[in-house]
Amino acid sequence: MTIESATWTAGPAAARDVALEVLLHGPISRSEIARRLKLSAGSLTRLSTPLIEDGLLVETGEYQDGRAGRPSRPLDIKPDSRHFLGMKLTGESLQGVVTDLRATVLHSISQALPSRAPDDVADAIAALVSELLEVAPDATALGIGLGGRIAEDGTVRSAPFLDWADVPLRHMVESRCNLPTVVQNDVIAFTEAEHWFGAGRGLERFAVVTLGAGAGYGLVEHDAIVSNDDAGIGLVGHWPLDPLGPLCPAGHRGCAHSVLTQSAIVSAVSSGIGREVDYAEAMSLAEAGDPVARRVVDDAGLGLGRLLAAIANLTMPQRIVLGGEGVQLFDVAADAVHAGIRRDRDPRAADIDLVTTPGDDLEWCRGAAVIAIQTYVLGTAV
Amino acid sequence: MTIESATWTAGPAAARDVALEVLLHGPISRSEIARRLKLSAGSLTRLSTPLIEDGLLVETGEYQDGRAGRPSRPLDIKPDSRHFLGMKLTGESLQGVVTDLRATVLHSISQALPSRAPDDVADAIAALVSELLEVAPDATALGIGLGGRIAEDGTVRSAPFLDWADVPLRHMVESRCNLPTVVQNDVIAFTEAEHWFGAGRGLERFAVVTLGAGAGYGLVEHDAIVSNDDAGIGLVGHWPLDPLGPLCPAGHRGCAHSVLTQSAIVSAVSSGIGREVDYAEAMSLAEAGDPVARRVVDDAGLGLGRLLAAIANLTMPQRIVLGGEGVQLFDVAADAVHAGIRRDRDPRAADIDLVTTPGDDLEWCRGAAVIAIQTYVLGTAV
DNA sequence: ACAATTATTTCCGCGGCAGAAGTAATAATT
DNA sequence: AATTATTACTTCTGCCGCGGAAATAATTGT
Repeated sequence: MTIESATWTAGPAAARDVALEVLLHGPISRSEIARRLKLSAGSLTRLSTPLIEDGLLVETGEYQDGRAGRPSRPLDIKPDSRHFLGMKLTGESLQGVVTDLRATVLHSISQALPSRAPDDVADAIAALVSELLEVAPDATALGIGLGGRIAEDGTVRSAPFLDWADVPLRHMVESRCNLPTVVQNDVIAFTEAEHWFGAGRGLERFAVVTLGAGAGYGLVEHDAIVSNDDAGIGLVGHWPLDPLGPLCPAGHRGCAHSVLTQSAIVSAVSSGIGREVDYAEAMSLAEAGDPVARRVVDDAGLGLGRLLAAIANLTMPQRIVLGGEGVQLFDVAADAVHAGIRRDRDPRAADIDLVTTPGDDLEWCRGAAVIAIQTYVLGTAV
Repeated sequence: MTIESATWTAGPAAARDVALEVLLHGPISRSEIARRLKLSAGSLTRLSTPLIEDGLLVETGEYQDGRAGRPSRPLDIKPDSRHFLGMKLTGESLQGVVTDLRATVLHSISQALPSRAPDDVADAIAALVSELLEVAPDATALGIGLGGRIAEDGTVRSAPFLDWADVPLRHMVESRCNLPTVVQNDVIAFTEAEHWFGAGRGLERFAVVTLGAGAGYGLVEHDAIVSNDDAGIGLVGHWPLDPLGPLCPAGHRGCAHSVLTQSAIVSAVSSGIGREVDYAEAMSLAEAGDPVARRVVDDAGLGLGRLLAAIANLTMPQRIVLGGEGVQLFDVAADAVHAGIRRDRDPRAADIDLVTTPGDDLEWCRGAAVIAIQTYVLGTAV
């Protein structure tokens, strides 16, 4: 890959490890890094000095924690020393962001997709990249996230929303933009973003469930994401949660897709009360006590709770992160969710640590940017 | 730990990695090891020579695979260069084995437990150790497996079958036997045995389901076992598989415990046909087409299939290993198992690679021995 | 002020790595 | 039957980069 040649840290491989440690756990003192990486204190001086001179790391203010001894001088990443682009590609639109090294969103643009033809999409991506490069001319790399199965080389194996099969998207974009590019499944990207810079930061085991147009699932074990060839087809999407639930388009009764997704909730509430409502209104109605909306939302919450219980039972996460545009469901149906958890979880087991993300529409772009950051920082694709 | 001091390989840490690579993947050529460990060919000569001189490794016969070039001289572990003891402790009995470095069982003894009092059990273990040491006086370490929650320091936090809480078993045994000892949960031990020397050898992701007195579950991701503080209480044991199933002692309807365990199947068949049968007979009846036994077994198979589907959906294993004394269920109810899988698994997903172990009663002892081997070889507890 | 503690820097020695060159043993090619 | 290509392994050299010791620095506690 082109992206590998530009190593972000000169010198020995251990310097890269130090920078990574600071990126992921900083601000952090040299001595603490030495302990974590099992290096001597002397090595840490040797390794960190050039990184500071290069402007990648900075010494933050002193840190006294009341203990005896010389105070440590914690190191931190200079987040704006590098910039990255992240994009979310759906069947209808394209949204892009500029982020810093810690995936903080600095700027965002969105535009409709002219068509779903691969070449048109690649052109649209290139146009958006140009716009973003005006804001951040120094951007290091671009990450693109989309729903579907992605091969290692950045080829889109299948993407139902776009009606794509075997589209060499990375190659198409790189030849148009001259910017190192990575393509990744959107849920994997989202999970990695939570892993490095979000609610999963510092955890070695956690799961992610996203609610929105579909139901997504991501898993991190031993500080690394778990995925196989099936990752990206949304395996949990058609999992039967409710034997008496509604039918999904694929013919499954009460599967996650037919119970948890925004469209499922919207259509169930709409048909129940006899007029069209959107997701936000469905949630409001449920909160206000409308019996039909309440029942639909509680059914979804119960199903979600059972899904969370299954995840907790089988993957032993330290935390489960709930994200996506439909994350509001968790707050509105919290009681039903917990009822679902109680139903399928051993009472002796520890409580599940549940955390929600804001659920805004930039989360997916941020995830894509994180894939670019990881590829740049680790010198290898995820 | 005492066990750490006796490092099995002298010299640099890389020598340990080489020996481990051979233990887990041997016979394997030097050049292949160099590729896997990202070392130069020269380093491999330097590292492997002393290991061969020490008698830990041996050159096996040449290996031509038809390719051009000089044939490789694969290295392998001398399995009988070390011996280990493994024990399985239940509420009623104690069973012990002698194994070699690859966990091949060389000898086994079993005896009834005089009482469940911790001191009596420790005495019984010490007696069995003495017997096993007559067969293998050079035994390196002892591993003990039992159902329950075990702390890192080898203290049994809780063991329902023994009615134990906070019993410092490792300390008690070491003070009696003068042999480095490790204590571990039986399902974790079984999983590690499959991981290093069984059906999970060479895989980086797989799950284990054991059937017997209880239902056990183990998970390996990224080539390492996944466990948390709840590991050992049998989290999947009370998972509701069948909303209309029988009640388990803890009051759950249709939970894994009440559907899949040997006692559940035996009692359901016995009460159904009006006479007492044992597990083997229940299976024979089902195979012979007895309607009552058939239905009980198929219900269990269906529940097992749904459990396997859930595991596959959420943990993305390359394989699921079925073990334990009740593994026969899988063969007798194979059709029902696959029906259960189809019910809860996305049809687009890849087929699950299912493998069964022999299901003999030495498997658990072998697992315990593997924990001892790992602790010795890695120089640290799992 | 002095001891104790912790963080960081400086510097030396050397273990252990990669890389190059050489040797060995095969298959494919002529 | 040579010759060439390929792969495996060994030997040797240079030197990178680590640990460890000692010095320096900056605190808290007495």
